[in-house]
Amino acid sequence: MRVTTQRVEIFREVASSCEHPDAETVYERVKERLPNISFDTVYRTLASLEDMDMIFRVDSMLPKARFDADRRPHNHFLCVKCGEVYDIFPEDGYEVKIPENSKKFGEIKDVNLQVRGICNKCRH
Amino acid sequence: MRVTTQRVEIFREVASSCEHPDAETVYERVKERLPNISFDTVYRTLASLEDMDMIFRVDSMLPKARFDADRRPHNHFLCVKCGEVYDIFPEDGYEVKIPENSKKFGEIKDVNLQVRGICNKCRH
DNA sequence: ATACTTAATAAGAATTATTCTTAATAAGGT
DNA sequence: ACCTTATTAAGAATAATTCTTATTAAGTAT
Repeated sequence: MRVTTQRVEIFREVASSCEHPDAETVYERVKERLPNISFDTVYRTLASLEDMDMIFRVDSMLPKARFDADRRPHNHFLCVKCGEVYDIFPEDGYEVKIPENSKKFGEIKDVNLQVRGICNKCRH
Repeated sequence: MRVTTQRVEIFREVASSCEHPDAETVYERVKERLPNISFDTVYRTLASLEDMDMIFRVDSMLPKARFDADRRPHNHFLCVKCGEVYDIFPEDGYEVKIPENSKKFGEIKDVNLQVRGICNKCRH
């Protein structure tokens, strides 16, 4: 895995943002520093970084994939109206409890808890 | 909301399946009974049924949306290798525990817990 | 330092899932 | 049976993402 300027910049962009940017946003921002970057490179690199567990794809139910580089355990509040994703950092000692029989389907790699609702901004 | 043949057949198709079919699968199957059904009608109707909380969209991280008409509380095991979705019906008394501070982001409508891993079939 | 090998890239075409447009159809009320 | 209007079929359009191909540059060997 070669360390290219594009990869470094794309990772830095996701890692320095707490807004769970989508591919287009990453592209627009990295383009300011690397004007020749292509859309394909952004998509390809985001996929590679995801494979390496350096970033995660946020499950947003919206057509655009969004990314998160924060590896601290946390959950997401998804606004079903505007699509905004907010980080929920659980209180100390919190742990997601999964059903006992989850493991009968296979080997568990990850658990994803998403809270959906109307965010404060959308409630006026 | 008019009760059309198409709507009835589309709902029946999702409701009678436990495989969380995608729009294309629903289209193919309903087409056997209604040969003139259009793709657009399937998409539009699935969206309407979702609005009416008669069916739900399954969060699969895959490009195709999948649907579920089972309104019993349950969770999903998603195989990250083949994309298959399995229903997890939790043992009696189980309830998803969400972080205390989830509600500070807005009004909670729904909680979604997804277990990801490699399913038994993909482990050989 | 310089050359070499090959993975990674840019550019834009292609693909996939989904949504839109428009004229025709049929549900449910009159 | 008729009328109104929501719903539909058909296919074009769009949006997000992925693929193709020739070019470039990272990391290694010289």
